[in-house]
Amino acid sequence: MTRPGRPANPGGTAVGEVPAALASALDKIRARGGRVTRPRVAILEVLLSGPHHATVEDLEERVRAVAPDVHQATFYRTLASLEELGVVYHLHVDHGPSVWHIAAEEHEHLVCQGCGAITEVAAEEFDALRRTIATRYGFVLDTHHFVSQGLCRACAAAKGSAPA
Amino acid sequence: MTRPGRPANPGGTAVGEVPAALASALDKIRARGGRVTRPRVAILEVLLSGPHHATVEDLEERVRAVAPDVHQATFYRTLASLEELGVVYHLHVDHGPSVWHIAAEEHEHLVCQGCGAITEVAAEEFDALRRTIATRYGFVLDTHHFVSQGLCRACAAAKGSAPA
DNA sequence: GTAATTGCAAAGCTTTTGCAATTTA
DNA sequence: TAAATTGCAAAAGCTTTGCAATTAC
Repeated sequence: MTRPGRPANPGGTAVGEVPAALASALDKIRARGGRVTRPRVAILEVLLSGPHHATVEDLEERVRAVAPDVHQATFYRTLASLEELGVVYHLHVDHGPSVWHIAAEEHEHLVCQGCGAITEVAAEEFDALRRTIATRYGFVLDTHHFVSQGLCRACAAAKGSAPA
Repeated sequence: MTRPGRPANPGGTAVGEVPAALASALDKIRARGGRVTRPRVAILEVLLSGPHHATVEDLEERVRAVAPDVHQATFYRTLASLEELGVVYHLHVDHGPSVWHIAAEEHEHLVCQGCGAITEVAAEEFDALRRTIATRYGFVLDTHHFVSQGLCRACAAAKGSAPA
């Protein structure tokens, strides 16, 4: 799931065209009395600019290109803090490490067990299921932690189990 | 097909009224050239007789009551083998250890993030979703690894987010 | 007898934690 | 300045692996 290198970022600290989303995230941090630090900004910039999903290992690689001295433990603690603030969240994908994600668009994740690809689908696709489960079992499905495993189109074809 | 017989319990070691399911599982093992060993039988008996879901830690406790010298590593290796044979399978529940399960009835799992309770729901509840996802995204959802997190009725009530 | 399986010990990988030093507000 | 955050090191939790001894077939 680690992607091949994207071009190193030129000018110093800024990662790229990181939109108002960054400002918004930083505001959230400050709003709860949190502090805006270099590691936090760097992590958010990376999460906002590159591939949407990243493990701590991915983040270490990408963040250190900009802030080389951020310690591994800081990733874990920072991400935990940012998750409490609703700025990021994580998914558990099979046996692997947690996958981190900016909390922005509402979507669900389909994780291919063949190739590891993550397909994002609109949250509404799950609405009917959510309603059914709530009605019949009184169980409130948690959208954010929803990870569905299976096989993507290509891998399904390769394994002979055609999609529908 | 499977007759709910009540086979008399022969030996002294058996854990309870473990039905034909055990024989069937053992047959599967032999059919692929696997060997029926004491640890394997003990693990299957426990999985068939008690609570449906068990971590390796749970299994250690329950199996050792019958076979005290089964090593921890054996649980991991045995379960992996049995999974390959389609006799058991495992789920990943949040941060915790894998949860093991006999591969029998077709159902999905709703894991409560509040209290950890696992609610089993009929696999058919997910059929509509499965079809939708297959049709629109070409993604084949894997029933067995389907774990949905959220809040059970009690925990949802406690947190004020009423179920539908 | 032969290959599969086990027990044991050690290591692996991801994540967490204690504490002192640093930094933000 | 006071509290939050970080770096560093060490450890914890779950799982895997190498190897020799055992066991099923």
